[in-house]
Amino acid sequence: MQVQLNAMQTQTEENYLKAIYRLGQENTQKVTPKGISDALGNSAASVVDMLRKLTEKQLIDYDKGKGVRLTAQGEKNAVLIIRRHRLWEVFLLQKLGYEWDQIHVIAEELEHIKDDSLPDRLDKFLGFPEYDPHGDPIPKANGKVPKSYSVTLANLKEGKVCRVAAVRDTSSTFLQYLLKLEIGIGTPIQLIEKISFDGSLVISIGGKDKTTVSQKFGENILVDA
Amino acid sequence: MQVQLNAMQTQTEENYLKAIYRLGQENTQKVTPKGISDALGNSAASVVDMLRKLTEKQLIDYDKGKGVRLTAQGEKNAVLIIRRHRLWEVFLLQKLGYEWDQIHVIAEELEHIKDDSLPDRLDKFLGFPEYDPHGDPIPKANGKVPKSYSVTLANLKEGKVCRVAAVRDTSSTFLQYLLKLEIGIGTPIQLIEKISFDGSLVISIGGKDKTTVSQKFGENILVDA
DNA sequence: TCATAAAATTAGATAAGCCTAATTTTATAA
DNA sequence: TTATAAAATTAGGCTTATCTAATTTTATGA
Repeated sequence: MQVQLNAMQTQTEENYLKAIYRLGQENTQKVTPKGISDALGNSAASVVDMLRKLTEKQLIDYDKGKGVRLTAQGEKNAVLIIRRHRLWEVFLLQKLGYEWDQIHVIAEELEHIKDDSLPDRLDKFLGFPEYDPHGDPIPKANGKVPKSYSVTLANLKEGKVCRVAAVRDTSSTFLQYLLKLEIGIGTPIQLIEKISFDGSLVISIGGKDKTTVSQKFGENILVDA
Repeated sequence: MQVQLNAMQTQTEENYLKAIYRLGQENTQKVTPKGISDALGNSAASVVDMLRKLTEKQLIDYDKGKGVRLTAQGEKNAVLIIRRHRLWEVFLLQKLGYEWDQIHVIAEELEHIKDDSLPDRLDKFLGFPEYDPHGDPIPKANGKVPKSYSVTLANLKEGKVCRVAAVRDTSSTFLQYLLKLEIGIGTPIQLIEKISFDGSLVISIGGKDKTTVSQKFGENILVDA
């Protein structure tokens, strides 16, 4: 049995690659089966199966010392999936008029559409957007990923003013909460006080009255500071 | 075990529904497992499995006398899949600049994207098109299907002039042949002569020199006569 | 360092969608 | 009307992606 290096990935394989890429980016911890299992909501047994498969396809390397790592090919593939996802999100919001909190789920399906020229055509049609509606940078066709924002609202010092640049959590629960608070990409926020007891943040949104949000909330807002 | 009347269909189920709908439209014969098997390229055994499943879901009725028939619900679902397919085809051609012969395959994937409001949003975004790029009518949101063209080039009497209104075959082989002959939707064609030996057609395309095409070709061109 | 908890892995099942091969049913034509 | 061909069905398997339950390995903390 030969190894099919360039074999097309299934949707499921793509979802695993994407998850591994995200986990590798977002924390400094190594990526473990448990982490993937939690991220995807699959059993650990399923994850182990898939890791074996992706290893055979040479899309990941896995040794317990370093955890799960994407190979060069695996990373390239993951980035292009994310490119497709983010381009479709722009399309859904800008062209079809969906709300912020609705687009993620639909883009999860659209990102798997298989056609070589589709992402580039869509990119052109959309006017080569730099960021998706959640503020995440859209990888280029060549696989280059523009730097994303990394300073969170919770990182700021008291008194600082900033603008919302991106959000980490893209769940509709979180995004609907933001809508309610009238926070979007570009909204100015002042961090008035950090409550040392639990990390809660007292903020002023767009110059309006004080609001208190949780530390978890603050860690999911990326700012341009 | 209860029957899940409104259970979401899988992509595969959707493809069967679509095939059964098409076969039911295009010929006066009853729809048989063999016909479906040929249409989809699956084994007869697989077809029988799926027919059982679709019957359980009350999307089809099957008795050997009448062949396979869509139930009211099955037909409604089939029509809405076709609506999605044709809307995406318009999008791919008009907005993303794909060629005539490339869009069908991609739309086969896009048609399965599951979001209730997507077809209507897309419809609106595209300006409520009446026909897809192959000249097929786009079913309305309420499930009404505008009447499609039914007179073929091969049906015409010698000497008649018509315009191409739609094509039956949407394979890229056929569409590329049309491109080569410079035939598109709206192209005027005169039927000069029918060769009685084999049904070949001598035609003039857009007023130009005579060309001879096969009967099969003529049966795949629908005209506005 | 050693007991226990957590994580990883293996073993064995399941469901969907497909297959081939065998069998049964239905058509067709001599 | 009966032999044969075609179509339909059944039986049994395969693959992918999932699961639970059992086992093994690795960490962790007393």
